[in-house]
Amino acid sequence: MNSIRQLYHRSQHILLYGGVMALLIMLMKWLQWKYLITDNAIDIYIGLLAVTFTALGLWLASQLTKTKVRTVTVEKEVLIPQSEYFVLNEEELNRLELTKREYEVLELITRGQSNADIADRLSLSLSTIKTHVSNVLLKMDVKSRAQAIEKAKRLRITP
Amino acid sequence: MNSIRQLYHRSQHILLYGGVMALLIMLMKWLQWKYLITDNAIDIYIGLLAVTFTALGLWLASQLTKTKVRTVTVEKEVLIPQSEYFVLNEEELNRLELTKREYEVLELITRGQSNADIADRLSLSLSTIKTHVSNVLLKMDVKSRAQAIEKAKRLRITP
DNA sequence: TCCATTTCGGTACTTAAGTATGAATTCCGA
DNA sequence: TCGGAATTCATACTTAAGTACCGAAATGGA
Repeated sequence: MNSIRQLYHRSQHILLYGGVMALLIMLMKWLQWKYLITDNAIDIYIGLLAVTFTALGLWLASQLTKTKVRTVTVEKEVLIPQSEYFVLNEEELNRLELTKREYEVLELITRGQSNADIADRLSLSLSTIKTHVSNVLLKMDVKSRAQAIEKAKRLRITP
Repeated sequence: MNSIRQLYHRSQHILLYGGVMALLIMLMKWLQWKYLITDNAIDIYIGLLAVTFTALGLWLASQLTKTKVRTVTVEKEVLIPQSEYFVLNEEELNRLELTKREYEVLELITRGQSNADIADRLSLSLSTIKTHVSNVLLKMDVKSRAQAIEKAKRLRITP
């Protein structure tokens, strides 16, 4: 439907051009016999013709191509798997004021690891992990590791 | 820097056009005296001139404007809030073969609610909730509610 | 070097989570 | 309407989680 409308517009230009060209030729033929054309003025006449029709050609071309000169913005929505989509929300993370260790512990918590698992992973004692976990829960203002997981994922401070 | 290079290219075209135009005019002047031009053939000559230089104008215009005719594709990255982005993974959910109640309980678990909270919400006894939770953990093949939350969110069977 | 913060670890305790088992009731499809 | 599955609830138990309080060691800037 769009291409048909374009074709119509272009046909309009071509018809218009044909009319203008015919008029110009008639005008020049009339001028030829009435005033300008003598044997030694033929060069000027040819030059005039060339410039005129070149200008006409340029104008026609600009009319034909001006619809092509545009910026086409394509919005490309990319579906990315959730795991690869993670973008750290640093603002929220900084607000919690967690220490390095506490954040490490939080990351393991959100992976569903138990305190014993975390102790093994970080080669620390269970009581140390308990201390860290307790501090994390305090700073995150939650009452259980389950809430911590939910909040961490909701605020995107953990993958 | 880019605009300078463009200007250079356009100047090249214009110079080239000037040369071609000069050659054509010389050719036509030569033809004029040697063969074609008689008094009654002047119309044909004018028409030929018009068509030729119009074509030349069209070509020149196309050369000048062809760099403008392009499609600019802009990839727009859209940040989608996680909560609105949730799409239930029915396949994985069906694989678990959870009952209605069990799925209800799982949803509340993934919101960080304790067993007591869930019991209140669903107006059931704590022991009933414990039973449901235990069955959910069994069917999900995890050992704690924390792992259940992590797995549910990873498999996208819960918002 | 000094000092605040972080890190680590312990004990003791309370509470929540999770398991195992049994049983009564309700629901729903054949 | 019959029977298996689902739902509900209870008791008893084990284990993990979480809290409170303590102190020592390491770290890292001013």
